[in-house]
This record gives sequence, C-alpha cells and structure tokens, in this order.
Amino acid sequence: MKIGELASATNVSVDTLRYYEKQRLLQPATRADNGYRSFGESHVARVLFIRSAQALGFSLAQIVEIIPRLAAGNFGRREIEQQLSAKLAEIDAQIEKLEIVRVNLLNTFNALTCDPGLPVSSAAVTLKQPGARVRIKGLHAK
Amino acid sequence: MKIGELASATNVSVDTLRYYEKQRLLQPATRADNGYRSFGESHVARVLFIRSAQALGFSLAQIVEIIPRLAAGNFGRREIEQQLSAKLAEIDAQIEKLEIVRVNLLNTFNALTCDPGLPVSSAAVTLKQPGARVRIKGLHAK
DNA sequence: TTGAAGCCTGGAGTAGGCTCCAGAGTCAAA
DNA sequence: TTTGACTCTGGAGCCTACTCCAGGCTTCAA
Repeated sequence: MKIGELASATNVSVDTLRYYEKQRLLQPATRADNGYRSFGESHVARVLFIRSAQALGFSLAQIVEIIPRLAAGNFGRREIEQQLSAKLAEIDAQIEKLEIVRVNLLNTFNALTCDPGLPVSSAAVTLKQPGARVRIKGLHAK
Repeated sequence: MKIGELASATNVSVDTLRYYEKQRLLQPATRADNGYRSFGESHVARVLFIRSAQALGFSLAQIVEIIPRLAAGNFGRREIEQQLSAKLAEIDAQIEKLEIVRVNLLNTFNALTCDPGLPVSSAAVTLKQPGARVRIKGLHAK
C-alpha cells in the first residue's frame, strides 16, 4: 500500500509517517518504480505499536530502542518488563509532582479567599518544594 | 545589587534573569555608569514571585499577564482567583490523563507477566482512551 | 487532454524555557 | 600591572514531535 493508505489505515498523517521513517522507527519501505514507498501489513502493526507505546508515555527515542527487542520475540521480554515498570515509576513521580502543585495551588487559593487583605504576592510565595535544584552558572565557582 | 547578586539571592541563574528581562517579566533595572544592571529588593520579590507562579504551573506568558494585575493591588483579585481555579482544573486534567496512562501501563505489564506467551505488541495495543474515567487513590474532590 | 490528487525531497518553522557562546568592557585584589 | 571574576550584547542552539512549504514528478478519472 502507498503512504496515504498507510496513513488512513493507522490514522497517522503522511508527514508523520515520513518523519517516523527518518527517525528509524519505521523500516524504509520498498520503493515502486516510480519511487513511491510501498508498505505492508507489518507496517500497519508497527505504526500502531508506536502509537500505543506513545500512549503509554514512551518517547520516540525510547521506542526506537524498544523495537529491536520486540523483533527478537521472547528474548528481551525481561528488559521490556523493566522498561514498563521504570516508566510506571516515572509516571508515578510525575503524578506526585502534580499533586504537590495541586496542593500548593489550593493553599494559595485558600489563603487568597480566606484573607482578602493578603497581598497576592505573599500568598503565592511559600510553597512546598519538590526537592528543587537550581544550577547557577559559574558564580563564585572555581 | 548587580545581576550576579540577584542571582544568588534568588537562586536563579544570571542568564535566566536576563531572559526574564527580555520577556518583560522583570522591569529593566536602572543602569550604573558602567552599563551594569542595578537591582533592588523589589526585584528579589518579583523573581521569587515568578518562580512561585511557575511552581504553581503557570507559564511565563501567563505570568507576564498576571503581573500588572498584581501591581494594581486588590483590584484584579477576582481575576487572579479565576486564574488560580482555572489552573487547578488544568492540573486536575493533567493528573487524570497521567492516571489513565498509568492504568494502561499496569494493564500492559500485567498482560505481559501473566501470559508469557503473549506477543508484546498485542499486549500494548488495547488501551484505555483519554475519555475514560479512572478513579485511583480517591484524590479528586470533584 | 486536462486537472486534481497524491507522491517525492530537503529544509524551515513551532512552542517553552532556558543555556551557551563570542568578543569585548569593567572592576577589585595581589 | 596583571589576573581573573564579573558584566555587557546579540544571537545561536537545545529538546520533542511533528507540521508545513516549495518545487517538481506521477497517477487517475472525466
């Protein structure tokens, strides 16, 4: 099938498919005499897998690394499980961060509505920190 | 104080401070004869406010809009409250999305570990879509 | 035959928040 | 006087995942 058909079959734009090929997520398809790419069913599966993995929070760079392991079948399953649980931990960390933001937001909001005399700036300044690290370039260093 | 001192006082890099000025988050400081920027205590407060607002999930573009309202004191408080609760809704939406990802990840993982014969690709393909409601940890007071 | 639709390539642009660089001037201590 | 830390400006680069464009070729239906 041609790239437009693959696009329809997977609900992924033609531009994006070409982008995936450039990023080595998609094997370069064989070419017809006219230079058009020619895809098969395996490409549909591959594209759907990419989208699924994205939906699971994996970046394209990570997916590029996962794919050859997939191709190896059962071999590499343990690594894939590891990747999944690592990603799970990542997601959990993100959620936790957002929960902190949420609490801070609520506190700021409450401080504001409960005490109409409070300057807004001071209401916002005292926040829970998620272990903030800030790098200052070259200052007093050396 | 010079820009390096403001950087130390706020734990924000010199480059970032100059960037903030360029973005109009920071009033352009007065200049000494040598062309060096000169900042006061109000600039420390402003930078801390910017960082707090960022920690609450506001983008710099949003903060730029908030600042003049702040300067107006109580005037605009209602808008600021609106901004805060809008942001709260946004954060909640983000959390919900991540929790869907989390559930999908868990399901994929479980499918994989419970059925070692299952091809990895098929384990990943059936996912909850972002319309679905998932309740975890009972965190959302809606 | 004509025109629209689809395909090709290479490359630029987008958002957000910095981060780094070159090249040059300034300042304070040794 | 020299050294090194600090400051200045303008501009480029980074990251991710696309998206769009120009300019040109191919295919297909009317």
